[in-house]
Amino acid sequence: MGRSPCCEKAHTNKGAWTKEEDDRLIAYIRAHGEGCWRSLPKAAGLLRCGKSCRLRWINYLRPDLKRGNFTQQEDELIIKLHSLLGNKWSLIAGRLPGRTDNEIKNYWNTHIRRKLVSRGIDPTSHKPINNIIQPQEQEQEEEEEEEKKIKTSVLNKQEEEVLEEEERCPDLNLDLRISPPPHQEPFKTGASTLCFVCSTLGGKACNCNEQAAGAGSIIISGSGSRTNSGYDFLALDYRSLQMK
DNA sequence: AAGGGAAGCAACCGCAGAGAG
DNA sequence: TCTCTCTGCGGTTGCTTCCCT
Repeated sequence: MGRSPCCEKAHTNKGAWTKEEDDRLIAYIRAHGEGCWRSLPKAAGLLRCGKSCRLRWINYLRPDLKRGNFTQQEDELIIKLHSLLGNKWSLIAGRLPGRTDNEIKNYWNTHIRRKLVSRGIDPTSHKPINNIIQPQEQEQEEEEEEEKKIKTSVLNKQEEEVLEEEERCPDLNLDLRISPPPHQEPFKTGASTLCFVCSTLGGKACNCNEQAAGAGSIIISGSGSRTNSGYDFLALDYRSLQMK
């Protein structure tokens, strides 16, 4: 039977968006809010596919987007999050206010990947590139793989994912739920904090101290030491993170 | 100045998951 | 429980700009 197309391709524009199209989309969303992307183009008088409108809004037109270069701190945060989450760009973007998954994905592929390689780190595994596996280690890895197979065969998919994540980062609490934050006060260890409410990063005065304590903060220290995953210069307090 | 390659980024495509009926 | 629709995500493509020769 096949999948039905998301829109009438014959009558839709493709490629770069014009100023007029942008204006129409902005005006429509301001008046009616986000959502119903399928019907939005027709209602807004746009010859675009709903998906295209959604993408344009989310990646480019949203008023809360932070434009401009990534900061060093954002860089390191992306690397750290990528080492924990992999190519889960939307999750990573959720930790970087004002940045989109597409933007982070592009930035990763064009800048960070190269940066890691030049540091001698494999951007996929976050391990040193010249980490040659010795026969004994390989045997051990195979054993672990076998054990994992047995383990995962008796777990459902959700449990499996949580287990995998915990194995990769034992400190990461993935018991994600909407609940009062574990810390009523942001850490004050002389390190700088990232506030997810007002997007303040790098030790600047936070606009919303009270809310920030409830929204989850990332503590960024400058120790610069290395762990197995390669980066320990970000001492993240993942337990205070909450899903968007 | 012009051409070609590399880099950067916006946008598209196809798939998967969630939810409704 | 199944089917269908809609939305969101990640991978990929292709256009534009920059830089080097």
